[in-house]
Amino acid sequence: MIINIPRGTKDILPGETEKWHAIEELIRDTCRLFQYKEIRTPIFEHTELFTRGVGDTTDIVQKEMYTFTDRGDRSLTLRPEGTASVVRSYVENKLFGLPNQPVKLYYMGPMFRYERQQAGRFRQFFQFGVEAIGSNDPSIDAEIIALAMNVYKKAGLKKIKLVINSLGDTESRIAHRNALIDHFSPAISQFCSDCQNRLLKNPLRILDCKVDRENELMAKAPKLPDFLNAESAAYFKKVKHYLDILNIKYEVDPNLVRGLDYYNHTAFEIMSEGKGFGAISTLAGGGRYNGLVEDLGGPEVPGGIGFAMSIERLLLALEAEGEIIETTDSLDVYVVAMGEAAKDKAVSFVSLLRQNNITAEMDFLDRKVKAQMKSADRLNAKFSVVIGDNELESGIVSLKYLANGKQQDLTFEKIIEDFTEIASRAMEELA
RNA sequence: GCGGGCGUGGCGAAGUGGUUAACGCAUCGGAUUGUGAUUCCGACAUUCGGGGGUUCAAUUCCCCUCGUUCGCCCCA
Repeated sequence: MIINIPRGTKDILPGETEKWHAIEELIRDTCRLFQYKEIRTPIFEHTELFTRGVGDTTDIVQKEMYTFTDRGDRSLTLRPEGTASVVRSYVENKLFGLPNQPVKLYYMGPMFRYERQQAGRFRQFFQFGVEAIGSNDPSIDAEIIALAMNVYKKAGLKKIKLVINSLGDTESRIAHRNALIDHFSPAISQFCSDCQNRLLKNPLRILDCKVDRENELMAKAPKLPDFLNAESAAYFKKVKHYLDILNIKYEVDPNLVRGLDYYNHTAFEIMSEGKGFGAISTLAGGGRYNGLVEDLGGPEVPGGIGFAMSIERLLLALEAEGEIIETTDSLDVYVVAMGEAAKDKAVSFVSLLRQNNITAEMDFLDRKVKAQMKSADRLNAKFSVVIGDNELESGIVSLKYLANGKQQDLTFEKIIEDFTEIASRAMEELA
């Protein structure tokens, strides 16, 4: 009886991991350019962090959390998203006291949500996220968005779209919320059961409903932008202004509502427009969360803003666009051995090559020369070397350049000494 | 939580109510006793996710189950 991988999870195997490395490297480089520093928080937290931070009316908290009780009878939850943990750490470690504010952080790691799997959706998925905490300057909103767009651009994505909206401050949101309740209440019975539940808890999310999208009340619903107070409207205008300066195109979608409770002011999503991407097109989402630090027991500080993107979806989107990720993994020398004595030599020679930073491989199945050569070919080795009795006696081996089959007789020592030169000369000859 | 598709060798994939379960790739051996393309020859599923039923007979029909995948809600 073999044991299978849990539903909704995935093994990332060689051939695929190289792509992940490339993406991760690109992300770290970008964060360095933008001066965001990595933070690593635990993969599980007290359940309360998420119910309080993310909000208990959200889908995440209501039906998607991996919650368990540990041996000390504590309720813990595998993190469904990153922001709550980062803000918790910010408060707990008093990062608000650091001399340089805002505090600019990034994280990468697995997140967990109990959902049915489909294309681009997993129970364990990998997010890269960024948070800038401690500034209410709209230019940092734009910087955060720019960082995300930058990653996508560098990865090679072309068909992406930035959608933004402003949820406004608390005052604006309450005004809008009341208007929504007044608008939908009289006819709420004709809406789906989800929406009926949303009416009082979080009427904003009715606008997000796909089931009742066609209902005529939807189109006539009070629009958030009409309820933004002067301050909120000015803030949003500034964000757009900075995006313009950065030459980042965007589409304002007044119906864009993020699924987490802590958002206010700027909200945005980056979507893929690539064909064959599946039903889910959101690559990244984020927004501003003024007040979250206080909600989680921190002092009154300027607000924060951040986003999270899924690495799986980035890879999917790249594939949909036919983009190939360049990976650098090459084999310099494949050492073929014939017989016991030659194998001894092969073991030591391979080791010596590696000590000299030359990637080397050999056969571990005692196969025939032909089979070993075939391996060399399939592994895409640059060179092969065959060691047999003759070579052991003379100390001279034929170094074969597999691209054109040319061989040259050299001592073992010479190969090590001049490898870089030999390789570049062989490559030139080919060209 | 709800709805659809699929489950045949390491992988991809045909197929039919009845004893030969195609083919392709990969792998291994040989033609070539020490050299990778190609070519040729040969080997490679007592078995068609699991359980039950119908039948003289089931991989093929029915039921259940498990797995997987896509979609809905919602999101990354």
